[in-house]
Amino acid sequence: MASSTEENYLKVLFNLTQEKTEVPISELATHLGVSMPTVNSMIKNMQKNDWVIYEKYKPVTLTEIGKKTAALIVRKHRLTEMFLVNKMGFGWEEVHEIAEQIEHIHAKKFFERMDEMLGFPTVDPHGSPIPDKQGRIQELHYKNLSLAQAGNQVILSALADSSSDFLEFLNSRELKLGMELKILSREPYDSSMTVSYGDRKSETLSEKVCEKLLVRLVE
Amino acid sequence: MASSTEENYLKVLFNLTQEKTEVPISELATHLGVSMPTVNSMIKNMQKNDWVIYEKYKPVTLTEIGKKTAALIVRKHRLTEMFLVNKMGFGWEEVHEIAEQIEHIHAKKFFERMDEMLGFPTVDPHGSPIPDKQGRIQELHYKNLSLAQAGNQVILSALADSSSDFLEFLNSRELKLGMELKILSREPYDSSMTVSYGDRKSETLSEKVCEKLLVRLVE
DNA sequence: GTATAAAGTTAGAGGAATCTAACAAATAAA
DNA sequence: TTTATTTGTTAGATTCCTCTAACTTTATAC
Repeated sequence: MASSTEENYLKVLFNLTQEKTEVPISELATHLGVSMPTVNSMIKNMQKNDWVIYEKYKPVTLTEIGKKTAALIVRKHRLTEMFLVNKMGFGWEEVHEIAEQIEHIHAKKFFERMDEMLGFPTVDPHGSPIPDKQGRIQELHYKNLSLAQAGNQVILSALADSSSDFLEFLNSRELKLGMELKILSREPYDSSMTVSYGDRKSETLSEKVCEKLLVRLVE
Repeated sequence: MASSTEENYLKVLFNLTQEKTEVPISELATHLGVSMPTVNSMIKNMQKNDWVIYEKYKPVTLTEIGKKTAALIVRKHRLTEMFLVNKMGFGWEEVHEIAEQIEHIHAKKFFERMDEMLGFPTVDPHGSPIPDKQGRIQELHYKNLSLAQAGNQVILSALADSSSDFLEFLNSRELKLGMELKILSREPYDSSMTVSYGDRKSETLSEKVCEKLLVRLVE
């Protein structure tokens, strides 16, 4: 069984391999906040446990077992976030840190009970998919808000950034998942967008913000 | 700040010093499931951190700081047990293992929210007192059922043993905290007691069981 | 009150996870 | 294509928590 440390390595690998499949040692080091030699030696151990594929000077890949193990940790993390928000009244900007710790609890029953109480949710409070008990993750094909056209109606469905800074920004604009946004215009110069939603008639969102908002089009 | 390991040492010391104030190394070793040399060296470290008082060949005592630190860990443990039972529907026999892990979470907010949701409880599901935020613990002066007299009416208020074996035994007899028991008789030969409670007209409880049941007399 | 047993200590070692310093390989720039 | 930069590796050390083996002190029994 993976130690807490190994679980963190697996989780970071899982998150980074959602885009590309291979992850360089340096990237792991920065995301984990440890030195490259530390990652190097840790990855060698994890290779022995058949969690990763690794060759000298090459980037790291997860094995199938590694992927599943990682997905089950992410499952615990996201279920926990959902529980903290929906059952304990935390804000979506507060739950990441707490879930980082609870995800390492070894008590199946605990997470199964959460799952049940939540009605078997498929996404977390930031719209990220919750892997199922087999570690399978459904691909959500949302679109970047920055790619939408003036005149489109979209539903804010997920976030590409769950940092508390960004979440607090969204709070300040009363932006929540599930909201319908109307794209009023798009400024060609800086790619900012002016949108309306809820009670807000006209809000301008920078390109940086739009790129972090994942939406689906309303037909 | 205490590591998880140190937290476990503190917690065991706290529990063992509820009876007597001094704890021999050997006792710590058995309760923690580690060897005596391990305890010996760990206790030396903890002494440096001013959590325990220790002299060669002498038993260990908690300092005031140690007591408070320990009480706050016990607080997290007992709040968690209460949460698991009252808010998540677990049985009182299932919660100890889970709480053993959750007690090491460093997220004040998380436990404060539990406390709030539970309405600031003062005892856990086994009747043990929950230390307050300052680490103060109220002395509950319950009596051992084995000391009660035939004819007494008592309220089952706490348990001197929270092992799952014992809890499952109590489940099988439908014994729950808060129940009123009538002591019908006491067998002088083996100190067993015959009692009635709830729908049960006559149940015989061995001395061993009676010693683990803490009650208060109904005036 | 000595002898035996139990409890406690010291010494030395090992695994996990981390670091820094020094070196090697791969990649990018000139 | 040689040079410089970035990335990755090796070696060696450190801290935390643990062990076993050997020894010492304290407590118990006769």
